[in-house]
Amino acid sequence: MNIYEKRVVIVEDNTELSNLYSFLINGIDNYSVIGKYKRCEDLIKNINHDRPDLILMDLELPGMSGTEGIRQVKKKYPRIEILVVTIHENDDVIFQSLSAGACGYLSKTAGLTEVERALKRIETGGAYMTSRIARKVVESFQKSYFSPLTKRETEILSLISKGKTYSMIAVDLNIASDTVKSHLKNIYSKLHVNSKADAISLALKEKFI
Amino acid sequence: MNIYEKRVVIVEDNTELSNLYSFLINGIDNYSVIGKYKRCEDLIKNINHDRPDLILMDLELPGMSGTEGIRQVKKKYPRIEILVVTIHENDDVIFQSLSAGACGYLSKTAGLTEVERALKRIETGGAYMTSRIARKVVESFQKSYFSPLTKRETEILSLISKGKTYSMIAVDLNIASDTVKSHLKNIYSKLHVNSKADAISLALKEKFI
DNA sequence: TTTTACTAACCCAAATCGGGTGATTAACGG
DNA sequence: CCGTTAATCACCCGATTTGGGTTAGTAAAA
Repeated sequence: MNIYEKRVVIVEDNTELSNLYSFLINGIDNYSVIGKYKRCEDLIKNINHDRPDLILMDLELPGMSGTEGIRQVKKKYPRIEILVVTIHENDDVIFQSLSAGACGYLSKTAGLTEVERALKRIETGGAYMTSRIARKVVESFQKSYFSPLTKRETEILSLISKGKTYSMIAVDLNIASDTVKSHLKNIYSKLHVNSKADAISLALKEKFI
Repeated sequence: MNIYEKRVVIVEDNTELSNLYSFLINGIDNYSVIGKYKRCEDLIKNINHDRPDLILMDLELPGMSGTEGIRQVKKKYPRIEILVVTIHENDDVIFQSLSAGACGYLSKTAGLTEVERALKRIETGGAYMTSRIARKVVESFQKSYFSPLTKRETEILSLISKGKTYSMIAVDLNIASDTVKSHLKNIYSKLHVNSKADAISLALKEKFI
């Protein structure tokens, strides 16, 4: 193993899968598996010794959750790349692991070609995910096309969600603060709520803002 | 052209590029370019007649901005897919167009293979983007690894950003509202701000929450 | 053992918020 | 041409929230 080789650590509680990934990755040019663990705790315990460049991480693990593991690793070693392997395409899990610091999402059924492609993409500063996952990620940005709120109301609620007061918003939008209040009353009425907090959480849930 | 063919409309002010895309797309199985426009306004004017399944949209256009065009099209016709073509890999523009409703991002230098791959991905319910763009999108989810805020402070500021009052947060976290206030004071001090609004906007900008 | 994180209490004055009522203007659609 | 919606603004009221100050106990981590 030369010093330019990428050091890979696998965290996977299923021995067969772990061996399969190990076999696949060792077969790829310039990549070497230098550690295999069944738990995040063990990964973290040995991470200073292993000094991995990339971690292949299963999310369904006993003990510490995969996302918590990602968070802890990235907090201490931001430059280590983490590729998640999972059977789930559950939205919450995806966003949690991405926001925790993963830079890719691999299906457990991935073969050599896909693993190789993922590694190369990550190596060149990209992110890897299937186009189905990419679609989910993209959709998470998209606003609802059926908001009951007008443009101005959306604008104002959005500013409210940034913690601004009526008078601050009035200054921002060059209108009277009574006008802001008036919009808020309409917003509350349309959303059937009667407080900032309820309006914001409903609007966020329904992607009105 | 049979009825199963995907109807494509191109919005691109550069005639040469427009013709190139047209040529490429007409060469792909089951895709036909049925309209070419130089401005979003013209696209929208003829959209009822064209009934496109997919719009290839340049973002740098005279008149109405590309993102505004996407927004208007998706509001009236949510099922029309929109693939953005651009020279910019500017973060703001990417997120604006994705949040406006685009489902893919194509470089202006894309050749036949890439265009074909993008169309197929979109057809099967996926999203298409280069892995560099994907990386930017993924990074937009990630929190800062160097937040000055503690776990509790982050939690509280995040609830503040959802419009909750001290007393609501106190109930949520099972602590006294004076404790919430106490955390807020520490947050303000750490972030060198003295209001909710400033704390939230700084924390959002720096991805502390 | 010193620091940090989290917890909590008390005081105070200013600002904010939610609700009510009512009004004007412009624009869009049938 | 008339009704509706969107956006604007005003004034009243009382309760709540907020930001700032100060102090302090406990537990965990460095």
